[in-house]
Amino acid sequence: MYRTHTCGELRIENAGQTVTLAGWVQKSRKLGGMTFVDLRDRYGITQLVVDASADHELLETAASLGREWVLQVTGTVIERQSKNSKMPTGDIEISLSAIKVLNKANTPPFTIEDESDGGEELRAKYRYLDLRRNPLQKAIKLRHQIAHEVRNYLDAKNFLEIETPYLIKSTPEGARDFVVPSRMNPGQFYALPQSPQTFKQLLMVAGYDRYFQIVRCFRDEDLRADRQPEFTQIDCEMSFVDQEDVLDTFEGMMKTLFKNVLNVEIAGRIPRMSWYDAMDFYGSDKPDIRFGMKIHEITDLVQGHGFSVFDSVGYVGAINVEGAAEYTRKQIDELTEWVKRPQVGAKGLVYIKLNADGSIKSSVDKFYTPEQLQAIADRLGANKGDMMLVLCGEKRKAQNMLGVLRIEMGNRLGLRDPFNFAPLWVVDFPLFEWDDETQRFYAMHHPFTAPKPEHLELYYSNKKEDLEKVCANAYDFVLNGTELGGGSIRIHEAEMQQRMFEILGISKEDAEYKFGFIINAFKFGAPPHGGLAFGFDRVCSLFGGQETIRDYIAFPKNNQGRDVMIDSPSYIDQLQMDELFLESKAERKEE
RNA sequence: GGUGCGGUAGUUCAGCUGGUUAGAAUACCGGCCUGUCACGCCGGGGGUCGCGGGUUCGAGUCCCGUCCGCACCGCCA
Repeated sequence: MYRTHTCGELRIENAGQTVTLAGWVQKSRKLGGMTFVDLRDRYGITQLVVDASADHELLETAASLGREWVLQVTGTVIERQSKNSKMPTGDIEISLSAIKVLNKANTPPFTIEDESDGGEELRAKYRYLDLRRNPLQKAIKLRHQIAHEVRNYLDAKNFLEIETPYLIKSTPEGARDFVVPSRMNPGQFYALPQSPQTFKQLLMVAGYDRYFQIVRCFRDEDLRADRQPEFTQIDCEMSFVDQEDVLDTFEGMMKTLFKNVLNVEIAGRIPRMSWYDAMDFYGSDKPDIRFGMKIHEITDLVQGHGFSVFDSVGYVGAINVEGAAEYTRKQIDELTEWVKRPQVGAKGLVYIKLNADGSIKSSVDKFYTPEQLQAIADRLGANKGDMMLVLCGEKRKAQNMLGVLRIEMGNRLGLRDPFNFAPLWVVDFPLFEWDDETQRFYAMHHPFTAPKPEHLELYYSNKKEDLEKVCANAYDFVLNGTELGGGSIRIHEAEMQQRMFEILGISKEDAEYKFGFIINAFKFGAPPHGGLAFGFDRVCSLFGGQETIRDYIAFPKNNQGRDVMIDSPSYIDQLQMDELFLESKAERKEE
């Protein structure tokens, strides 16, 4: 037996016991004859002490220890002469009788402490050392806890966890696929799944009416702090359900996670907002509802007064920033520059201040009377001491810019506390999105999403404006301005699925080639079904109060999709390459 | 594909309008220290200033190119 206890569990009650611990040297402090060593494992840190009265060999070994050496030590638990109230084990220490060096270690390139001195790049290269650090250990443990709670909850609801294949078929609709060449089928490729979408629907056809999987998914797109080329979904599907059933089930799951993992009570029903309201009032399909500052359209109030900037656009909108009338000219100029950055894309920014003394000051005083400006304030519910910010342009674009500005002001005013959780369902998504460039419709969610039953007539219409109006029973779970999950009620009839491909401009032959298996399956008794998938990594990061998901993935990739620790992707040798791309087995035999 | 910020000791950073031998902290090594826990004190070693080119009497500093990292936009059905 390597150890009798972990480095985090011994207390004053254990005084007098002889124990054996194993772990890594966090730090050693030499004071003349005696040596203190902090021994660390994932449970905590325990102080070891070698007294000057110990025998020579022990003293010498203790004095020679380096950081991160792996030790097995035996000694007696004793009360510390001067206690350390900052450590759970701070009341005791181990007076050593034996040290066995299980392994020496090079000096690590950065300190293994809560606040490491290492930069991101270096820590990524030595990920296994970074993972020794407490914050990372906590993050990885949180991930485990959430997965565990998800399995408990869904198991109790009769869901079966079923694995689906990773080597599947490329369907170049949506994100780019990672592809894998097939040696046994020269010239042909598998694709790695962007999600198990079609397989879970086939499981519904097969009668496994409640399925889930915590599953790796792959997308060959550019990365972000919250986007990795391989990421994990909590993927779920249910048969014989309508939208209410799905929302109910997963509202329950999320509340259970909040309660059991974070001990956070989400009171009442999770609010719902239509996609149209989200766009109109928050300028985003993933509104952060931790704070108000809603967007209001004021086009009718500002046009026709001779201000050509507003008169020449389709939409003028504003947000009200409470208490911001104090903003100086310099701060407003800075804010104006901020919205003009390409990432936001506004041409300029108009402000209207409601000063504390009741006067109104704006950057458009030349064009509007105080009464006209007051009318805007009334619509926004602005009070004395507030400042309104106005942007204009094409409707959705301007709303989007106001949404970005709203989030920025929320950040600046400290309204976005990561541990204040405000979940939201966004519902009633449009089924289609028109793309001007390619002159065709795209599925806003995915091409297996069913139109709302009341929109069936529009769905079979051939007019573009009708199809733009078709809504779906599609829904997103949004937390604090981040999309954590989404799903829909699916199409379960072959004919309706054909129509979908037709609208998306996918020919019958093409649909047959890419999706023939699912169209065919739907002819054999597909039940009504629907489901959703959560971005598991994002759930973890938000529960941990972080914006980046990398800390919650043991071995993540960098911005370029590289794993700098193992240095992948990498070139393969010519033999491997030839085997895959040049020669079939038969050709090799002929040589 | 694009925008911004960054790359100087093992590490994190400072280094002004170009000008002596490129600094600090920390880590590391050696010495001293019997109650430390950010131990303390004394001493020491350690640099391809990302890479390539240019301007200049002179470049860490200015210019051009390039590579790498992070954040963001595009993209992510």
